Amino acid sequence: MGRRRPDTPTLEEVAARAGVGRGTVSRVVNNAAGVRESTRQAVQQAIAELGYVPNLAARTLAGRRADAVALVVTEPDWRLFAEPFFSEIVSSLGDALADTGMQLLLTMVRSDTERKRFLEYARGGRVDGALLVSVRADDTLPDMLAEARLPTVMLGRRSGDEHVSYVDADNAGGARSAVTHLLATGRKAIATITGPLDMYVAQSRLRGYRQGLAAAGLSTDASWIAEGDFTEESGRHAMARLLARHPEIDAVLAASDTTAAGALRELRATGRRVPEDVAIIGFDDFPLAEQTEPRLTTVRQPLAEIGRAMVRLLLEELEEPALAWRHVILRTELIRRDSA
Amino acid sequence: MGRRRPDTPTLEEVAARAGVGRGTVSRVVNNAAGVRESTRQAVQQAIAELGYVPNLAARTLAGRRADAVALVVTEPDWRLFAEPFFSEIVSSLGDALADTGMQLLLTMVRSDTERKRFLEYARGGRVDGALLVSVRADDTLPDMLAEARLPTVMLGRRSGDEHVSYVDADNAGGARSAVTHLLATGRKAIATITGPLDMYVAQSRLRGYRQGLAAAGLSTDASWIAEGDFTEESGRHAMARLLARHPEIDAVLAASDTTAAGALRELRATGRRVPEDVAIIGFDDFPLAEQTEPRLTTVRQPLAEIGRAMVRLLLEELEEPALAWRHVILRTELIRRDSA
DNA sequence: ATGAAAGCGCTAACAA
DNA sequence: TTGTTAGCGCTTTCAT
Repeated sequence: MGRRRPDTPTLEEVAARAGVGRGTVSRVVNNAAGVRESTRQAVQQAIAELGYVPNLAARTLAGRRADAVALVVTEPDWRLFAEPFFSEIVSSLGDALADTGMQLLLTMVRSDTERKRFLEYARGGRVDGALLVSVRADDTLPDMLAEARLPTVMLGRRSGDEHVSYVDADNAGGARSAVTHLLATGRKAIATITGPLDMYVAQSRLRGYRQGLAAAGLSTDASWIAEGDFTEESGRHAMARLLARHPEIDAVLAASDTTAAGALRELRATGRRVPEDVAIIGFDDFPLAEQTEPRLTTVRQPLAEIGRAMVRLLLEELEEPALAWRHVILRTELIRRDSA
Repeated sequence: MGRRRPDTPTLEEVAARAGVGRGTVSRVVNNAAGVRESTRQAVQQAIAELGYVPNLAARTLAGRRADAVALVVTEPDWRLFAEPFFSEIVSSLGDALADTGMQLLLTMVRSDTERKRFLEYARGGRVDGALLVSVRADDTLPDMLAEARLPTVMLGRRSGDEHVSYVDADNAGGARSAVTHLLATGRKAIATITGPLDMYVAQSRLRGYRQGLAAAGLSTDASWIAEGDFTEESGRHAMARLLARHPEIDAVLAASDTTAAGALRELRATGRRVPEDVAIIGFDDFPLAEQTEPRLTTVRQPLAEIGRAMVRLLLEELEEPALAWRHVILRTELIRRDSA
């Protein structure tokens, strides 16, 4: 099997050529202070002449960081990765990491084999930290990474008492404000289509819906709630169920933008006018993506902000020993693109 | 900045605890032959008790491989990554790599900074090889990697005389067979919508279209050719242009499935019946994805096969010094899902 | 400001 | 079969 990297010049050879010691070359390479300008020049020339490239394994071994962080997508159905939501997040993490000098390594964990392989990789010290997205409620990967003392930050939490560090949007607050907005504009019969209720994010949004109604002194009836799974298909079906139960519905809070699109389609198919008859609000996961449906009022989650916050948290954990978990909840924003 | 991995037990400590030499522990960890069963047991127990995890940097430095390969997406507009085509390819590469024990690291190269960072990473020896997708014709990254003697395999080629190793589909052959099929079923006025003609893949498909016509003794007129960019939007516009020039069109060869969908939509919008009036054939880049449009005859590219071939090539280059470039052209398949 | 030297944790070649 | 040893290429004190 094995294969060795060919004829790569080493730091020592550079030192010899430049007529200096290894330490000096090291200082120049890492542009540390305390090197006379003329010396630096000489070393840099030697580096250029030899085409020297530092060996990262040696550097890591010698005690410094791996200068890389892993973005782990624990999604068994990798096709779901082909959603604007993901590319948006990946992109924003890349931006946020851009000037830290770290490599962003995207790794997919679809199976137990891959999970094991990644754990070895991470515990083996090849990354300085891990960013996790799409973590399921029963996934223990975050705990294992945390136990290995690897700085770890999740997008979203697995439950109400999550301990591992995470960044989340204020889902309950967003849903609450959406309902409040709907009530303020005169809507009276507000239903909701949730995400899969074994996911904390879906539970939170449902809770916000309930809070919004409760704040107006309204009671919550289970018949106004239909569970979906974030897909458009499920949005249509859920909408159909709700209409069958309550033809008088005049507003719907959907679990996501995609779900909202499904609901909207179903409404139109049944002859309702949107948003005149029925107002729809969904969570906008991918603000930059084009919409096939006309924009309605939306609870916007600041994805770019989320990416930035995740990186910030990770860097913090990198600096100081992780004495505590850090959590950041980002405010959502109600965007009116259309009179609802 | 710096941060050290805490209290990680080393191979030496394991050896001490198991009462054996370091070499023996190394053999057990890499399950090499030549270790008495009882010894192996003892070592493994010590490993378990100490929670030992091998330091990958040290392993790499000591001469073995990095046990990781990079999948590089050189796509400035990262949103394009949110296409079934990509997730399909990534997934298939992951599968193909599954039992090699290597980590697949997805890295995005959107800017010069990222390109530079990745180059350092790769030349630094942190990956054993690189797989490149969506490489533009004028991108020199493949050459730089090759010069660094890093095994490199591309999906597709940049030009007709590509030298760096690649795996490609037989685009010309596929287009040719599509045209031949159309002619055989009685179509006479066959137009084509191409991809961006500064991409070799688009050129190849156009060439195949011409060859198919030429084989039947038909001449090719530029007015039957409209350039698109693989998107649905461009498919619609191109179709509109073609219809304006040649209302008698009875068949279209589109550059991709997405383009075909656009053309189809435009045709329907203008009242044509598809596929009765007009037959459409596109290249199917993502056979598993759901289609919004009813399936028509398609030139199918075996994406899973392409992934497997890329990994195979990479492994070959890993084994032996790369004395030569290796190229694999995979046959496409004409799939009739609907009478055209 | 700079050189010398001591590891970092592992693999592999060589003894025993 | 197993222990010992010599590096892999770099960072980082510690002298100078």
